[in-house]
Amino acid sequence: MAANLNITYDEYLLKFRDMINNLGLNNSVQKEYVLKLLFTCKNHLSADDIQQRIKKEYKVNIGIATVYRVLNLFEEMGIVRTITIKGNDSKVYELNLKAHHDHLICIKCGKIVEFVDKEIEELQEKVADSRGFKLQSHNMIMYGICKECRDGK
Amino acid sequence: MAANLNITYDEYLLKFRDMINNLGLNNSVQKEYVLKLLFTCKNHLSADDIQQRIKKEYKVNIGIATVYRVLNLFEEMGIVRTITIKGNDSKVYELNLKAHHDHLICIKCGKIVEFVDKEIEELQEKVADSRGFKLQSHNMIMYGICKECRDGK
DNA sequence: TACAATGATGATAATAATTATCAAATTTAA
DNA sequence: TTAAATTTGATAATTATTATCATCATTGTA
Repeated sequence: MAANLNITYDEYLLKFRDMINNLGLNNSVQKEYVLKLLFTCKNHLSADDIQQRIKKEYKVNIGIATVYRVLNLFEEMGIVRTITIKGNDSKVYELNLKAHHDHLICIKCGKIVEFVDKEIEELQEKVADSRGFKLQSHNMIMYGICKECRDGK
Repeated sequence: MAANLNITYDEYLLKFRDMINNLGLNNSVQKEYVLKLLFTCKNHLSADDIQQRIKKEYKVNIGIATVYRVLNLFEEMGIVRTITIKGNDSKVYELNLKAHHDHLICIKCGKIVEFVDKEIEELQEKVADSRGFKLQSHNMIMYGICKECRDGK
């Protein structure tokens, strides 16, 4: 997992509250639970995962509609990103706090490796430019078979 | 749109029938309609698009379940690929017959530009290798704003 | 501190994409 | 041509996500 940029949850939380204020929105415990879970959790989580984990780990109930609402808000705020993994039928979410990265997924065991490749990023910019596009974001998922699976377990 | 590899539909159809035979499956007019539409059509199509276009252009009815069945089969056979475009809620399909390519999408007008960049492909291979993965496929979508949209139309 | 106004939540209904079911039609092989 | 196996289409079921709306929480103000 790409390391979180050096920031503690408490520091991040303060920044988050600022953002919410500046947007003229009300904060809520629900928003902060989702934030905390995403900050803490190592996995890529679906909305459903998030609802269940909050129930389990924080012993509080959170409606599924709220989970979606908060995630969509976070996405608009730019603090979460989503990826759609081939074969899965729900989107998974992760905090964008982590440095930007792409994903390499094992089609046998589902393992997800995150990576960034500077050269690729530069080339992407170049490709977009040459087609007249101002690049804004990208989504790159590579699928393959990891060493463990190739070695038969 | 990336040019089709130099092959006519009739030639491709023969190859297709062979594949179906070798898999021990029965061919059907429905499968061939989907194949023909995908071969002919320039756009990326959803299952729904495909059902409607077949109705309109070939004047035949095809059940939506069959469309999905055929598309899933084609995907397993490796002759179609799907992409999930951010913001859309249905997958879109395209024939894999065309040379491999990735997508650059305008987030304003939805325009899709296809491209391949040899250098990026090589680097992807390298990245996967270095993480112990045997690369099998990838999915790269870049989002940006095209020249026309930036120039205010 | 109490209150009114506004915003957020949660239960649930509504949508929409996709898959499962199964009887009827089609295809294949002999 | 016929029996066996496969495929199709209508439709029901499932699943992810969004919309609705009454209730609860938060904020700013008197």
